[in-house]
Amino acid sequence: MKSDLLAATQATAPPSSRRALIAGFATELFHRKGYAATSMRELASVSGIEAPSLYNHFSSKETLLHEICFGMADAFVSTARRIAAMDLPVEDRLARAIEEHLRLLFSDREAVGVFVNEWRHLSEPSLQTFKSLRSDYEQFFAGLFQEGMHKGVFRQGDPLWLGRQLLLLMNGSVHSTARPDSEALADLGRRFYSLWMHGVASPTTQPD
Amino acid sequence: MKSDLLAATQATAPPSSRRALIAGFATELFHRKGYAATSMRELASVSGIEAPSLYNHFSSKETLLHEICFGMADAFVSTARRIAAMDLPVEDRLARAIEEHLRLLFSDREAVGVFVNEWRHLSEPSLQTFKSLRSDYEQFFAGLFQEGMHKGVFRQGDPLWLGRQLLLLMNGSVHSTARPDSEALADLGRRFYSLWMHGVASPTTQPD
DNA sequence: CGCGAACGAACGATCGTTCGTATGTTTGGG
DNA sequence: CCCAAACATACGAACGATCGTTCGTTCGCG
Repeated sequence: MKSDLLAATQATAPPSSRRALIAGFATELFHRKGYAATSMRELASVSGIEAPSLYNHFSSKETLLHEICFGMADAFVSTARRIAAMDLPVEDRLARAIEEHLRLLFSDREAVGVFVNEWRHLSEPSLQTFKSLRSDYEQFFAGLFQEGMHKGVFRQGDPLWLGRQLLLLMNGSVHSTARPDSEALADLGRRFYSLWMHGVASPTTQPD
Repeated sequence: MKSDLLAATQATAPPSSRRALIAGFATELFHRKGYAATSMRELASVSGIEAPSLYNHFSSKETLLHEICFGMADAFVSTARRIAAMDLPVEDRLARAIEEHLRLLFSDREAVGVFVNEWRHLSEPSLQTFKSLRSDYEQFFAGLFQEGMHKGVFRQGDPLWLGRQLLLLMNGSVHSTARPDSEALADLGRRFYSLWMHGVASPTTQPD
């Protein structure tokens, strides 16, 4: 009845599927307000829809979170696998890993925010799977550091600790860095690489 | 009635006030499950109390969050002020700032977790005040970097960006580092300082 | 004609919070 | 020194709001 107009104008309008649009709105809300503080009715409202209609596209609220978190996680680990298979010096693979991580990070900052901060609201068994993927990715960076230490390119240290710290640093940089174009992004990657490799001390300063 | 026994055993028992105990439980819950996902009934349950009784100690749920967040924030900025007033070379003040920040960080990891992740659930005007305190603290670190650059101790760069990155790194390290005793903590401080000053590259490696 | 997608109504659960009340403790005046 | 009034703190009941979700239905499109 009263929905005739909406159905006529909206149900056919979006060339990009409504499902994908809703996922995008959910990403924005989960990022800005947090998963627990976002209601399905609010998501429905910004989607231009009523709450029950959401369930024609997603079977539950958690399904939305699941798709966002695992979408990012899969992207990260597949990138890691690609780089690990490259025939490059270890420090170049590190530089490449930083650059690609940053590229993914800034390709969808909101999804990354959800990926980083809201994954804990997943329930089992997804939660275990997610943690496992995360661990794989950390191990990839740890492996780079370990190899570099072995070859004398890096100082000795705890490779897993270093890997986690580097990821922490890059992930957090999403909040404190303006959206870069592709050139600025490559530059940001070099900044990170340089900071990580040589620190902030002036080159004339003697290491301890 | 049925509360005779409880009142006799508990109301007089705690030398540490029940109010402080509740704040501690709230810190643990807000840290582990998030502010929005923690209910007053659950907090009451772990406090050994019924939900309405919480309101004899705190006037609202947000009051709890407020006390936790501003308790940490005040500790951080007062420490910063103390260090800024010291008559030390800038790189030593940086080392000291790192050490003191880590000390505070590990003095109450759960409160820090809330401070870092849950502050956005504060409502105005507390939210503005909180952000302002946070900004002061970031500016303190930025000032150290700026001064160091000016004196030629540090490489050139964006001081505010560097300050935020360093804070990010240390705050995140709470999750990925085992609880250190006071000796291990000083050591962790040196690790951070060294990583930040000289990076991971082997000393024989040439900077770009 | 059937199917995907929208709707309004409504479910039971849980949310933060308020209220009136009971009870133990503290305290001050006779 | 004792008793009563005031206070602090606990309780059960319950409020209105909102939560995620289900249901039966409608309706346009292929």
